[in-house]
Amino acid sequence: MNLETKYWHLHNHKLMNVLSSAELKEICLITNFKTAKKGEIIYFSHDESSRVYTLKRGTIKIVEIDAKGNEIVKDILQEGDLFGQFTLTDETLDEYAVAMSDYITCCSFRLDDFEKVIERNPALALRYTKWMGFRLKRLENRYANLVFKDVRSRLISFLKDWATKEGSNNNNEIILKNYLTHQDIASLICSTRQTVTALFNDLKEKGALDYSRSEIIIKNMTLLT
Amino acid sequence: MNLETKYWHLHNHKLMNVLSSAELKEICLITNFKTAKKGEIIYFSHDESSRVYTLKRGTIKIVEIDAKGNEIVKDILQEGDLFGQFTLTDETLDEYAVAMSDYITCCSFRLDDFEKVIERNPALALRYTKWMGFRLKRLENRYANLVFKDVRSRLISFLKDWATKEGSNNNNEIILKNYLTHQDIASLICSTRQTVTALFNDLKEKGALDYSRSEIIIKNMTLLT
DNA sequence: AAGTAAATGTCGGCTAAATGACCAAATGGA
DNA sequence: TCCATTTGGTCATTTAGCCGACATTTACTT
Repeated sequence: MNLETKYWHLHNHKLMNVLSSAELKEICLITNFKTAKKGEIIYFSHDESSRVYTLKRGTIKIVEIDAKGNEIVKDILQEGDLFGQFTLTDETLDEYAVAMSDYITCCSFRLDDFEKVIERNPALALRYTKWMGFRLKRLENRYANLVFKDVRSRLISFLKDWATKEGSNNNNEIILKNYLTHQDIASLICSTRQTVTALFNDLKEKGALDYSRSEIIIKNMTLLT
Repeated sequence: MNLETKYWHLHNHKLMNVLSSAELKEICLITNFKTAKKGEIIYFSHDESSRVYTLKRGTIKIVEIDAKGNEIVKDILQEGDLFGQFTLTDETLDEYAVAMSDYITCCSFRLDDFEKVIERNPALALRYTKWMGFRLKRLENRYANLVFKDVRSRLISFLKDWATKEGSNNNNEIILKNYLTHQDIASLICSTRQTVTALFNDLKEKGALDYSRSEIIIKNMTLLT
């Protein structure tokens, strides 16, 4: 298997496609692969040094656990997304990634190797910088949401976001292929399973949407309030 | 006034001190100054393009307002800190900076000019990258705090943070020069004035701290729970 | 020194939403 | 096909902490 084939996904990556083939090889040499099945925990072993990961295939969630064992889903990531430890921090949070689809593949490199490449590649640096800016922005929005809005509005803006990102339109209805349980959604919007279930049923009654375990159908955007 | 004098603070800046004098001039040419008095609102005019600011002197707070006019303090910044619009976003949040000390000075450059410099300066790029990483980390912590902890623990970890950052030690007591009102603290930890006041009095009763309007004295760290 | 504005103190009522407990339905594996 | 596990549905109870409303204290101005 030659490099170009093995690492095609780096070529297509939103961050990586500013790199020349030569530079790509450089990263490739320091690249590691990992695979995992549904439900498996993927990473954040505290012993090895900081690593950055790119998700090649599948869907994962980034989860944080507090002292009492409550979990909060920090992010849902899909093909092409980056995750991992971008800062060298001693305080190792109880944070890890869980595979949500049947088979996921990701590859990783050490943060300091990545930084070396960045240092020699300003264009990549700029891209990386912008990408971080977007992450920051998104987190800021989530934070503001949490502070300002009640659970109902959080759920609704979550659904709307989801719809614009992944919704497939079907004569006035937006269909969301659903890989999240009410529990997942709850911890994404910082609420509880029961509350989410209740809200879903309320929205269903009002004719705003319909849902099963495998999909959510938004029937009427204007009723989604 | 020559450039070297006028822009001394760029030389000392944690981000900028990797720049050569020549490169510095380049940024300087596209630099703008602003000053403001206590209480004045500094920036975020929606008409001009994205700008990055560095705070030369004083203390400011970054504030966001929601529809109902509730304000949330997103950050307290001091000399040397960077703020502004790091991403080119259309959705202009209701966000602005307010001067908290008597006289503040900051200077700014257009984001795209800044980016041009970054693109030609890998060392700066790497620094900028790391700096953003820290911002991200900090916000993540705040987010997790908000989700996991109650108001009391949020206040306490806020005080502890503050103490390690700015506390001056005085025979077993840590003194914090206080420029924040209970209202400010409340909106920093996402609570209300009344609750913060009540908690402060409770901590005072327990002998953990003492306070006036101008300072907070942490008398016993172990009682701060 | 007096007057005013801003910051703190205190309290009871109120409510969104968490919690816990239990049951029903769906899913998937053997 | 059956059984076990996961997911969803519902309700009664509890609670943290928000929200006025008002009194008191501190700081600033003239």
